[in-house]
Amino acid sequence: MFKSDATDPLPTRDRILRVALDMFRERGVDAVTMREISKVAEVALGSAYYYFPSKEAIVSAYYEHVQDAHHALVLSQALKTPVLAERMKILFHSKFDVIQQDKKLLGTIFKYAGEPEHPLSVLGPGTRNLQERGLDTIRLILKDQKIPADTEKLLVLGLWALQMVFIMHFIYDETENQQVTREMIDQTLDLVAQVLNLSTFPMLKPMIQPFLEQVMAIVQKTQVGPSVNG
Amino acid sequence: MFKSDATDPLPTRDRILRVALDMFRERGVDAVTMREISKVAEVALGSAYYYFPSKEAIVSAYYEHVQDAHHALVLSQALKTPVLAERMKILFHSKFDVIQQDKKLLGTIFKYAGEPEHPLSVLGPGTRNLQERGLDTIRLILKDQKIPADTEKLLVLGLWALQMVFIMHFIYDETENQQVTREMIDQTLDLVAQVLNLSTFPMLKPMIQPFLEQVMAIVQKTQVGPSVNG
DNA sequence: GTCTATACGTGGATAGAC
DNA sequence: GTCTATCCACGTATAGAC
Repeated sequence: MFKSDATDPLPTRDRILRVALDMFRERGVDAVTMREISKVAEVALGSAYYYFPSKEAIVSAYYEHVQDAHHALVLSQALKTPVLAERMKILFHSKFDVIQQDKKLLGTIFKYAGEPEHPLSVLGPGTRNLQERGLDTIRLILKDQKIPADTEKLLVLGLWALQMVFIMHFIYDETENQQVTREMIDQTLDLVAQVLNLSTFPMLKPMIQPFLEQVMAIVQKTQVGPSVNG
Repeated sequence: MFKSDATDPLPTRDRILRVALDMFRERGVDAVTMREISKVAEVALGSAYYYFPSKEAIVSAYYEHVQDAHHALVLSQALKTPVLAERMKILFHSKFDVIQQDKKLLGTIFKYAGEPEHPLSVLGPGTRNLQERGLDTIRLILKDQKIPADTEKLLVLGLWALQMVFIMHFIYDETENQQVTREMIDQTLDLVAQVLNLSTFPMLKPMIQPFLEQVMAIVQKTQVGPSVNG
């Protein structure tokens, strides 16, 4: 006799996760207690802790979900166009499609950002893996773009940082569907593409190159987030 | 008979504040309990709550202190040189002089950054006043610099944001005296000054102006932090 | 392995006596 | 203004049923 059939409810772990994320989305992580989660999921408090050793573990599972979903979306959509600006927009917009409903939840992403040693710090070593996978997702859109290696490194890190900034902006954006954030993203990425294009003109290169090198020199010193020499 | 004389210990409120900040600096805000604070300050728990309605209120007092101390430092030092790059460096370095010992404490600045409605959110309306005073401090160094009004607005906001970014970096910087952060600041500000100088060359202006305008258009939409039309 | 029931410790906050 | 006593919510641990 099989344990699952069509009428089977979600397995316990999934049910807890789903309920928890729903509540997190609704009211934010802090406002939700493990007691409530277990009550709504119709399990005992101990069961919740059996599957997730802590509330943070649930948040961690959410991080993973976002990264996986984002990567899949970019993989399936970004290569449809060869235009870099368009690809960058797809990269960003698909990210925000994934997190569209999660304003409240995203607040906690920054909660530990100021504590380097915390395992959930977005900029710390504890999430290094997630950071690297985020960079990989960005690199997906740069395939066949023939960008000089140096510039590409800078671009990847720059886009990563930009994503972070816009996530923050997204949280504060009270316009319908975070429309303003979406517009700012498009304009910013167009600008980035312009500068990038300029730097490929042989005539202008000698003017722009020194600046790029200075920025490179600065960025290379970074003590935070994913490193340039990933 | 006077209540105070030379041998008088600190008044209760000041004692609590000083003790609390010391402990915050040492171990971070979260790790310190009101019970410990009151014990070390040699007052009852209830007394501590008499002066500070919550632990956050103490953190808030710290914010104020940093802003006041920074403003005073800039006021006394920045106008010694007419060179913008130097003034900007003074602006930033004096800020970091103020918070030099406070890595652990500063983590909490970002703790609420992802919760717009929280009164202690650095980017939220709850600290609007502090934000504006921060901008005022920045404007101090721009006196007599003859920067076009538009550019100046952008510069002020840009420096404000840059400060935030470097504070974050400072927290993650494990080098001696956060030396790397200090170096990055100098290089970045030199770069800013270069770009600013370029844009004053009449010959180059037509090239740079369009970019500035685009950036301006983007920044004006901001839903977070102090507004452009302050 | 899965889950329930219960207990513990901590810490923020408050009421009210003096 | 200062204290004592107390409340209460919550994360977490655990003993043991099935």
